[in-house]
Amino acid sequence: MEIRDEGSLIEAMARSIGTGLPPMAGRMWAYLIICEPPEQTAAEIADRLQASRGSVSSMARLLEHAGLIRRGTRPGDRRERFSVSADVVENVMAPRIHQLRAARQTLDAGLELLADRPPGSRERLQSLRDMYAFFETEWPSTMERLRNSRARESPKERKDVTR
Amino acid sequence: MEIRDEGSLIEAMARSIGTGLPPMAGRMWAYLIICEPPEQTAAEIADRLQASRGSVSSMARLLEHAGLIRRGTRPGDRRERFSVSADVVENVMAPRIHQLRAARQTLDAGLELLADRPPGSRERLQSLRDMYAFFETEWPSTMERLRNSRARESPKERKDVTR
DNA sequence: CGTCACTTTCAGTATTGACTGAAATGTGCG
DNA sequence: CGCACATTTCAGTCAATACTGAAAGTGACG
Repeated sequence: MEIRDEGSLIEAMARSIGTGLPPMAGRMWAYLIICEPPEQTAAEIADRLQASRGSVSSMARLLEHAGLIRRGTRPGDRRERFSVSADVVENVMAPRIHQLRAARQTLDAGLELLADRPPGSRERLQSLRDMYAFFETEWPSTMERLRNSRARESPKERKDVTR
Repeated sequence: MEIRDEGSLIEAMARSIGTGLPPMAGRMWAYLIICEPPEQTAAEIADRLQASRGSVSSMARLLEHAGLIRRGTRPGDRRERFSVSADVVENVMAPRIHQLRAARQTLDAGLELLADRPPGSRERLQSLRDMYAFFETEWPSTMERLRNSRARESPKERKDVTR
């Protein structure tokens, strides 16, 4: 996985998000992280990624819905500008808790369903459930530690309290 | 996502692993967790999941390579038996560290590549990199805590030290 | 209200990837 | 060795999904 230029970087970043988003959504997100200026029009994005306008439009909807990007307009300019939402990190990680919860709930339902089965299979299922439950309860404090470490690493950000 | 019977449980569990495995691999893994006896032949699996023998064969290779299942034979029986590996939990979670590392490395390469860009884009990239780095360093101790909580919840397992 | 500049929608196409099944290959036993 | 049974491989089919582009929609401005 060679990173030779901006293009290959975008591809690699897009793959690294991993979630079930279409490739083009990943590329768009990646580009919005490294572009300058941080706000880009649909036309600029479509041009840079060699994608159709239609594709940019629907990927934008997807990413916005996932909380990964924002859209904005300027007075005297009808075009929309897209940018990664201010709290990239939070928004990339926040959804994980839902996946954990969903998995744990599925396994709870499974345990109930298999209540009268021999203990072997129930134990395997139980240990898996316990694992998800563990991460589910750990998650909030992990996120808290992440926030702290971020605050520590870039203290100058603390001045940005205008909004 | 109703869990009404074993079939729907298998589907739901299969989806909950989430990793980029083909659906049939997920189903096979799920079935091996809840089946009785825990060892199953390819024929039994194919039959239960309504899959072709060929599919079972290739999914088995995939899952084995991912460390999620084991294969074994018995004297006087040519058929192979598949089962989830003893340490299901470890094997489900272990690969995560590689993903984190790969993502962080990609972003490091990106930072190097964009060294002479305006600070805005570099900062966005940096904060993402720091996030992955955070999880990367946290991971070992999290796994350690998981192991402790497992030992606590099922102390009777501690007797199983025959191997 | 018509036009311009843009955005969204969506039917159709292309691409990807999963799955099947038949043929090839392997394995142990008499 | 050769047979019986099991497994793997892989070319071909099918299904799911991503993407395109043309048409419809939107709204600001003269």
